[in-house]
Amino acid sequence: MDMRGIAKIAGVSSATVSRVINGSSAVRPATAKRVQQVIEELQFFPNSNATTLKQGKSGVYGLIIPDITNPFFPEVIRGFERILVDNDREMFMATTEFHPSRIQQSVRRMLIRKVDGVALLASEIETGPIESLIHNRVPLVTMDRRQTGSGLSDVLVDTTRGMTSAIAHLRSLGHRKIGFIGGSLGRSISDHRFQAFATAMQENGMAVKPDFVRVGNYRVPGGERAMRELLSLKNRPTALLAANDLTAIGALRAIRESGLSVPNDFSVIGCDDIDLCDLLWPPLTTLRTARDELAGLFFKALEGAKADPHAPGSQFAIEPYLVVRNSTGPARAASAKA
Amino acid sequence: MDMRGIAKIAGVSSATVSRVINGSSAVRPATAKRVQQVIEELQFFPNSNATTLKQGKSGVYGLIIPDITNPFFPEVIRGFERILVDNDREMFMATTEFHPSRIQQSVRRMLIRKVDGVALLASEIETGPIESLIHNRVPLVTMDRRQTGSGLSDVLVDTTRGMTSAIAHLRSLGHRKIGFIGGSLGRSISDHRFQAFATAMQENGMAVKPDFVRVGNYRVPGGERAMRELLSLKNRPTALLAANDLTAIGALRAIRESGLSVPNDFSVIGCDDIDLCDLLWPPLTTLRTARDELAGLFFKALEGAKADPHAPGSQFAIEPYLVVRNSTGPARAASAKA
DNA sequence: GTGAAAGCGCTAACAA
DNA sequence: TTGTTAGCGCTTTCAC
Repeated sequence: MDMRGIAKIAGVSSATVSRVINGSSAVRPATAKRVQQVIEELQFFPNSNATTLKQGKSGVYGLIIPDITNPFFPEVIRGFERILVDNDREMFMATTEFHPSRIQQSVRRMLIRKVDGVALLASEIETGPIESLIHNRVPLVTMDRRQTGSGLSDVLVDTTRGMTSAIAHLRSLGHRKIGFIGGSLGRSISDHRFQAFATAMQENGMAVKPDFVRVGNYRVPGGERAMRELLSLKNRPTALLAANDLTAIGALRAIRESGLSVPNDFSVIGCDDIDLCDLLWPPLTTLRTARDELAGLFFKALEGAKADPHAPGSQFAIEPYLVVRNSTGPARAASAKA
Repeated sequence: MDMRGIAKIAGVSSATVSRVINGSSAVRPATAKRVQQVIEELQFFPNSNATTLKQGKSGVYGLIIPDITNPFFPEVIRGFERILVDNDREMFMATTEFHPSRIQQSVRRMLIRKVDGVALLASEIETGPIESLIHNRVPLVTMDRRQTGSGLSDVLVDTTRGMTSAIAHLRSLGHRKIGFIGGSLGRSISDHRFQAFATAMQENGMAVKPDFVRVGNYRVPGGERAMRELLSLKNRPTALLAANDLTAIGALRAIRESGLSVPNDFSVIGCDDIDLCDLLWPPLTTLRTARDELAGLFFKALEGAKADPHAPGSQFAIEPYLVVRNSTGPARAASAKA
């Protein structure tokens, strides 16, 4: 069934059906009602492929995320989808699972679907796919790439201040030997987080001990592995800051495994504040990044770019803040002075 | 840029460009290569809206889920997306957040996009949207609705046996007073889970005490609330089976809050086995539902319906099994005999 | 092996 | 206020 079919039954032309569906005021109410009736009767839905083809724009925004299994992202997805639904737009989501080929594929899907913009959260991102998007003039927002351009906006997750208060918190508890477990090396977000950590240490008058800095993978096993390394050190840290909560949870597991307890023997701080943090035992002290705010900024950036595709993108920022729970406590006297 | 543009540059017709893109063997290799070069040079992506419009099918399967914040679903999404990517299809996901209006909207989106099939996991589902899909001849798979029809398949999550072994497990630990916290009342899955619980109790020679049966909402707060009710009973249960893991986790919280400890004072069993179960303390004993298998069956059902749209749908089944961890332990002597 | 052309379902400019 | 029509980008006969 198509508009012509509806038109025939309602005794009008397909143009009128189109007008009714799009709420044009230039249709006599009686006609509109008649058409509406037929539409409902037959449960007609206009084919969006035809509409998009005709209009050149789809009303769909893409969202590309690395790992739907990290609870941080579902919460972003939810926020983003809510905003889009509220604004009569749609969301098209794709997951990369950290594979470059999946990133390529995801971008490709966005491109062929003619989405009106893409929020790209894949943290470890090659520039290739991004250029692909830009080349095709698809408005783009990234997270924490700290680069903007024509049609390219960015939302900075500025952890420096948050980490400074996190370190201050640990310091006030007597910790002097503080470790860090980051994400994969050499990519933007991971580097930024480590940079923020280094700055935060410095602000607190402490030096980063290279041995105390390890690499994870943003997931639980990575954190667990890295923490085991840290614990096997002769001279080991008494507290840890992790690049995200899953990493911190992995660390928690490694610590428990080794027979130590948190926060008595060791303090741990994560990043993100996924819901899970408050469900664990001990509840995790962490730097909260507001997901809804994040989703809101993505939307704002994309809408802005849509309004004026030639305008330069904007740099937005969001500032995580410390949420103290029970995974941090006083440094043990013995460890503290070692 | 469109195929005609590519065609002009490559000195061929748009038909040939189409053939090259679709890998037709009826193009002279030299020509194909030339065209391919232009395509890559210009980073051309064919407009899928035109393709779908022309072909009448999109190569996209829809996935509608209630709550992306429940880790069970991201894991299903991941499995489903993987299968689709491997099979050169795409996924279009929508979330309902348990709102009937969002279900409507989600179904509508699937319909206008001309998806080739929908996996509908919204547990508490009205028949309206389902009929809408069926009426529009969109192949459909549901989860645990236990109804099939033309183009309508179902994947039964058969918890009866699993629950029977769960209850047997509790029984062997000395528990005689076993409670149950379900999902919302009056809808299919919740009813089935409760039914399975009742059967499992009977199989183990025990009676269901109505007072011990409470209603949650498949989320943590619902489980917490229901558990508080259970704990406030003068004569209370010593063990609990929850309709899903989030409910069980809520129960865990309520128990801890009340000063009791798990598994010493109370035993808890969940359903699903989300990754989280193993991350909690104590790790949750639960009935595991294999997400990848589930996703695989959705795909199978949809592909089957696509192959022959007039064939009756199939009833698939999946059987959760008990995973024993540390949230279950011996009933305390005092409680056990009360 | 390649091209011309019709048409998928819709919208919008123009005509009536 | 309503209808006619061209055309969005693609695929696919059919002709050459």
